[in-house]
Amino acid sequence: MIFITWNVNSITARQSHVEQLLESYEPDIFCMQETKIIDDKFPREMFTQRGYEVEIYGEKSYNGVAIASKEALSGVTRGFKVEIAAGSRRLIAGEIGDLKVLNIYIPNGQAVGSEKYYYKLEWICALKKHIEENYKPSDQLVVCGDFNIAPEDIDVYRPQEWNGAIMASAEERKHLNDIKDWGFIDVFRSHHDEGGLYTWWDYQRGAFRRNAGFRIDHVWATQPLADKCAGVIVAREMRELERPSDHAPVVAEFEL
DNA sequence: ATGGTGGATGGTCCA
Repeated sequence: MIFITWNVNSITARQSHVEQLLESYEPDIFCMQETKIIDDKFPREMFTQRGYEVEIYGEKSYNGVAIASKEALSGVTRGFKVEIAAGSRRLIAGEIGDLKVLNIYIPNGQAVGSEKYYYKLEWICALKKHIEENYKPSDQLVVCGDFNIAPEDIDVYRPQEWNGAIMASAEERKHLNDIKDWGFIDVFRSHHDEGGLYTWWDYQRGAFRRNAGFRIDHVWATQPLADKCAGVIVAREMRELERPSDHAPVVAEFEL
Protein backbone atom coordinates (compact mmCIF):
# COMPACT_ATOMS: atom_id res chain seq x y z
CA MET A 1 0.00 0.00 0.00
CA ILE A 2 1.52 3.29 -1.14
CA PHE A 3 0.79 6.25 1.10
CA ILE A 4 1.71 9.85 0.27
CA THR A 5 1.46 13.14 2.13
CA TRP A 6 2.17 16.44 0.39
CA ASN A 7 1.71 20.11 1.14
CA VAL A 8 0.77 21.15 -2.41
CA ASN A 9 0.64 24.92 -1.69
CA SER A 10 -2.57 25.41 -3.73
CA ILE A 11 -4.22 22.46 -5.45
CA THR A 12 -5.07 24.61 -8.46
CA ALA A 13 -1.52 25.92 -8.95
CA ARG A 14 -0.17 22.38 -8.55
CA GLN A 15 -2.64 20.45 -10.70
CA SER A 16 -0.14 19.15 -13.27
CA HIS A 17 2.35 18.25 -10.55
CA VAL A 18 -0.29 16.29 -8.67
CA GLU A 19 -1.18 14.43 -11.86
CA GLN A 20 2.48 13.58 -12.35
CA LEU A 21 2.75 12.35 -8.76
CA LEU A 22 -0.30 10.12 -9.15
CA GLU A 23 1.09 8.63 -12.36
CA SER A 24 4.58 8.10 -10.94
CA TYR A 25 3.64 6.51 -7.62
CA GLU A 26 0.04 5.32 -8.01
CA PRO A 27 -0.62 5.95 -4.32
CA ASP A 28 -3.46 4.10 -2.64
CA ILE A 29 -3.91 7.01 -0.25
CA PHE A 30 -2.85 10.58 -0.97
CA CYS A 31 -3.14 13.23 1.77
CA MET A 32 -2.87 16.90 0.80
CA GLN A 33 -2.42 20.09 2.80
CA GLU A 34 -2.76 23.77 1.87
CA THR A 35 -5.25 23.14 -0.90
CA LYS A 36 -6.29 26.82 -0.56
CA ILE A 37 -9.71 26.47 -2.15
CA ILE A 38 -13.34 26.24 -1.10
CA ASP A 39 -14.96 22.83 -1.45
CA ASP A 40 -17.23 23.87 -4.35
CA LYS A 41 -14.21 24.79 -6.48
CA PHE A 42 -11.96 21.85 -5.60
CA PRO A 43 -10.82 20.06 -8.81
CA ARG A 44 -12.41 16.72 -7.91
CA GLU A 45 -12.32 15.46 -11.51
CA MET A 46 -8.54 15.26 -11.45
CA PHE A 47 -9.00 12.45 -8.91
CA THR A 48 -12.30 10.88 -9.94
CA GLN A 49 -11.11 10.54 -13.56
CA ARG A 50 -8.22 8.44 -12.26
CA GLY A 51 -10.44 6.23 -10.15
CA TYR A 52 -9.90 7.98 -6.81
CA GLU A 53 -12.43 8.93 -4.22
CA VAL A 54 -11.73 12.32 -2.66
CA GLU A 55 -12.74 13.86 0.65
CA ILE A 56 -12.10 17.56 1.13
CA TYR A 57 -12.17 20.21 3.83
CA GLY A 58 -11.17 23.53 2.35
CA GLU A 59 -11.50 27.27 2.71
CA LYS A 60 -10.78 30.31 0.60
CA SER A 61 -7.12 31.30 0.09
CA TYR A 62 -5.66 29.58 3.14
CA ASN A 63 -5.19 26.14 4.68
CA GLY A 64 -7.43 23.32 3.47
CA VAL A 65 -6.83 19.56 3.58
CA ALA A 66 -7.99 16.63 1.45
CA ILE A 67 -7.58 12.87 1.13
CA ALA A 68 -7.76 11.01 -2.16
CA SER A 69 -7.95 7.22 -2.00
CA LYS A 70 -8.53 4.30 -4.33
CA GLU A 71 -10.89 2.75 -1.79
CA ALA A 72 -13.52 5.05 -0.34
CA LEU A 73 -12.93 6.34 3.17
CA SER A 74 -15.55 5.65 5.81
CA GLY A 75 -16.24 7.56 9.00
CA VAL A 76 -14.84 10.80 7.62
CA THR A 77 -14.45 13.61 10.16
CA ARG A 78 -13.45 17.22 9.55
CA GLY A 79 -11.82 19.43 12.17
CA PHE A 80 -11.83 18.93 15.92
CA LYS A 81 -15.10 17.97 17.61
CA VAL A 82 -15.00 21.30 19.42
CA GLU A 83 -13.17 23.78 17.22
CA ILE A 84 -10.67 26.00 18.99
CA ALA A 85 -10.54 29.76 18.48
CA ALA A 86 -9.63 30.85 14.96
CA GLY A 87 -10.63 27.35 13.88
CA SER A 88 -9.39 26.77 10.38
CA ARG A 89 -9.62 23.84 8.05
CA ARG A 90 -6.55 21.86 8.96
CA LEU A 91 -7.68 18.34 9.85
CA ILE A 92 -9.50 15.57 7.99
CA ALA A 93 -9.68 11.92 8.95
CA GLY A 94 -11.20 8.66 7.81
CA GLU A 95 -10.80 4.90 7.73
CA ILE A 96 -10.30 2.16 5.17
CA GLY A 97 -10.93 -1.18 6.80
CA ASP A 98 -8.66 -1.44 9.85
CA LEU A 99 -6.49 1.47 8.74
CA LYS A 100 -7.21 4.86 10.26
CA VAL A 101 -5.84 8.01 8.59
CA LEU A 102 -5.50 11.43 10.21
CA ASN A 103 -4.29 14.16 7.86
CA ILE A 104 -3.21 17.42 9.50
CA TYR A 105 -1.82 20.85 8.71
CA ILE A 106 -0.33 22.29 11.89
CA PRO A 107 -0.23 26.12 11.96
CA ASN A 108 3.08 27.65 10.87
CA GLY A 109 3.43 29.84 13.95
CA GLN A 110 5.24 32.71 12.19
CA ALA A 111 7.81 33.49 14.91
CA VAL A 112 8.53 32.22 18.42
CA GLY A 113 6.56 34.29 20.94
CA SER A 114 4.12 35.73 18.40
CA GLU A 115 0.35 35.46 18.67
CA LYS A 116 0.42 32.88 15.87
CA TYR A 117 3.02 30.87 17.77
CA TYR A 118 0.71 30.51 20.77
CA TYR A 119 -2.09 29.52 18.42
CA LYS A 120 0.22 26.83 17.04
CA LEU A 121 0.87 25.47 20.55
CA GLU A 122 -2.84 25.61 21.37
CA TRP A 123 -3.64 23.74 18.14
CA ILE A 124 -1.14 20.99 18.99
CA CYS A 125 -2.71 20.61 22.45
CA ALA A 126 -6.13 20.28 20.81
CA LEU A 127 -4.70 17.66 18.47
CA LYS A 128 -3.35 15.66 21.40
CA LYS A 129 -6.75 15.71 23.08
CA HIS A 130 -8.42 14.75 19.80
CA ILE A 131 -6.12 11.75 19.41
CA GLU A 132 -6.54 10.63 23.02
CA GLU A 133 -10.32 10.79 22.74
CA ASN A 134 -10.70 9.11 19.34
CA TYR A 135 -7.93 6.53 18.96
CA LYS A 136 -5.92 3.88 20.80
CA PRO A 137 -2.20 3.17 20.46
CA SER A 138 -3.16 -0.37 19.44
CA ASP A 139 -5.08 0.98 16.39
CA GLN A 140 -3.47 0.84 12.96
CA LEU A 141 -3.33 4.62 12.80
CA VAL A 142 -1.27 6.92 10.60
CA VAL A 143 -1.01 10.64 11.35
CA CYS A 144 0.54 12.57 8.51
CA GLY A 145 0.87 16.01 7.06
CA ASP A 146 2.69 19.30 7.31
CA PHE A 147 3.59 19.48 11.00
CA ASN A 148 5.59 22.71 10.58
CA ILE A 149 8.05 21.33 13.15
CA ALA A 150 11.48 19.80 12.63
CA PRO A 151 11.56 17.32 15.54
CA GLU A 152 15.33 17.32 16.08
CA ASP A 153 18.40 19.32 15.09
CA ILE A 154 19.25 16.62 12.55
CA ASP A 155 16.08 17.70 10.72
CA VAL A 156 17.33 21.27 10.23
CA TYR A 157 19.91 22.72 7.86
CA ARG A 158 22.61 24.39 10.01
CA PRO A 159 20.66 24.11 13.29
CA GLN A 160 23.21 26.25 15.12
CA GLU A 161 22.22 29.20 12.92
CA TRP A 162 18.50 28.50 13.25
CA ASN A 163 18.99 28.33 17.02
CA GLY A 164 15.54 27.54 18.38
CA ALA A 165 13.58 29.68 15.93
CA ILE A 166 10.18 28.79 14.49
CA MET A 167 9.82 25.14 13.48
CA ALA A 168 12.74 24.18 15.73
CA SER A 169 12.01 25.76 19.11
CA ALA A 170 12.11 23.66 22.26
CA GLU A 171 8.54 24.44 23.27
CA GLU A 172 6.87 23.39 20.02
CA ARG A 173 9.11 20.33 19.82
CA LYS A 174 8.03 19.36 23.33
CA HIS A 175 4.35 19.81 22.50
CA LEU A 176 4.77 17.60 19.44
CA ASN A 177 6.83 15.03 21.32
CA ASP A 178 4.06 14.72 23.92
CA ILE A 179 1.83 13.46 21.11
CA LYS A 180 4.52 11.13 19.80
CA ASP A 181 4.90 9.65 23.30
CA TRP A 182 1.23 8.65 23.20
CA GLY A 183 2.27 5.93 20.76
CA PHE A 184 3.70 7.00 17.41
CA ILE A 185 6.75 6.02 15.42
CA ASP A 186 8.27 8.54 12.98
CA VAL A 187 8.57 5.98 10.20
CA PHE A 188 10.78 8.15 8.00
CA ARG A 189 13.32 8.47 10.79
CA SER A 190 13.15 4.78 11.62
CA HIS A 191 14.26 4.05 8.04
CA HIS A 192 16.90 6.82 7.73
CA ASP A 193 19.32 7.85 10.46
CA GLU A 194 21.33 10.41 8.49
CA GLY A 195 20.90 14.20 8.34
CA GLY A 196 20.45 16.39 5.28
CA LEU A 197 17.09 14.82 4.41
CA TYR A 198 14.40 17.49 4.23
CA THR A 199 10.85 17.99 2.98
CA TRP A 200 10.62 21.81 2.79
CA TRP A 201 12.90 24.45 1.33
CA ASP A 202 12.14 28.19 1.35
CA TYR A 203 11.36 29.66 -2.07
CA GLN A 204 13.86 32.41 -1.29
CA ARG A 205 17.65 32.60 -1.45
CA GLY A 206 18.05 29.48 -3.54
CA ALA A 207 17.31 27.34 -0.52
CA PHE A 208 16.56 24.19 -2.50
CA ARG A 209 19.70 24.51 -4.65
CA ARG A 210 21.74 24.74 -1.42
CA ASN A 211 19.65 22.02 0.29
CA ALA A 212 18.93 24.57 3.02
CA GLY A 213 15.83 22.75 4.18
CA PHE A 214 13.81 21.41 7.07
CA ARG A 215 12.13 18.06 7.64
CA ILE A 216 8.69 19.24 8.71
CA ASP A 217 6.36 16.91 6.80
CA HIS A 218 5.85 13.64 8.59
CA VAL A 219 4.31 10.19 8.52
CA TRP A 220 3.77 8.86 12.01
CA ALA A 221 2.39 5.38 12.59
CA THR A 222 1.29 3.53 15.69
CA GLN A 223 3.44 0.50 16.51
CA PRO A 224 1.18 -2.11 14.87
CA LEU A 225 1.26 -0.15 11.62
CA ALA A 226 4.92 0.91 11.85
CA ASP A 227 5.79 -2.78 12.02
CA LYS A 228 4.36 -3.08 8.49
CA CYS A 229 6.24 -0.10 7.04
CA ALA A 230 8.58 -1.28 4.28
CA GLY A 231 10.17 2.09 3.51
CA VAL A 232 9.76 5.85 3.33
CA ILE A 233 11.27 8.34 0.87
CA VAL A 234 11.07 12.04 0.07
CA ALA A 235 10.01 12.60 -3.56
CA ARG A 236 12.55 15.38 -4.09
CA GLU A 237 12.02 15.36 -7.84
CA MET A 238 8.67 17.11 -7.34
CA ARG A 239 10.57 20.07 -5.83
CA GLU A 240 12.78 20.27 -8.95
CA LEU A 241 9.89 20.96 -11.36
CA GLU A 242 8.97 24.37 -12.79
CA ARG A 243 6.94 26.42 -10.29
CA PRO A 244 7.04 23.76 -7.57
CA SER A 245 5.40 23.60 -4.18
CA ASP A 246 7.90 24.61 -1.52
CA HIS A 247 7.35 21.13 -0.01
CA ALA A 248 8.24 17.71 -1.43
CA PRO A 249 5.91 14.72 -0.99
CA VAL A 250 6.73 12.00 1.55
CA VAL A 251 6.03 8.52 0.20
CA ALA A 252 5.61 5.54 2.54
CA GLU A 253 5.01 1.90 1.71
CA PHE A 254 3.08 -0.37 4.08
CA GLU A 255 2.68 -4.11 3.72
CA LEU A 256 -0.95 -4.53 4.59
C1' DA B 1 20.37 44.94 8.16
C1' DT B 2 17.50 44.14 4.48
C1' DG B 3 15.40 41.56 1.19
C1' DG B 4 15.02 37.94 -1.35
C1' DT B 5 9.99 34.21 -3.61
C1' DG B 6 5.41 32.38 -4.26
C1' DG B 7 0.02 31.74 -3.90
C1' DA B 8 -4.51 33.96 -3.60
C1' DT B 9 -6.16 38.20 -4.35
C1' DG B 10 -7.32 42.44 -6.28
C1' DG B 11 -5.41 45.33 -0.05
C1' DT B 12 -2.42 42.76 1.73
C1' DC B 13 -2.02 38.29 4.32
C1' DC B 14 0.29 34.14 4.87
C1' DA B 15 4.09 31.05 4.53
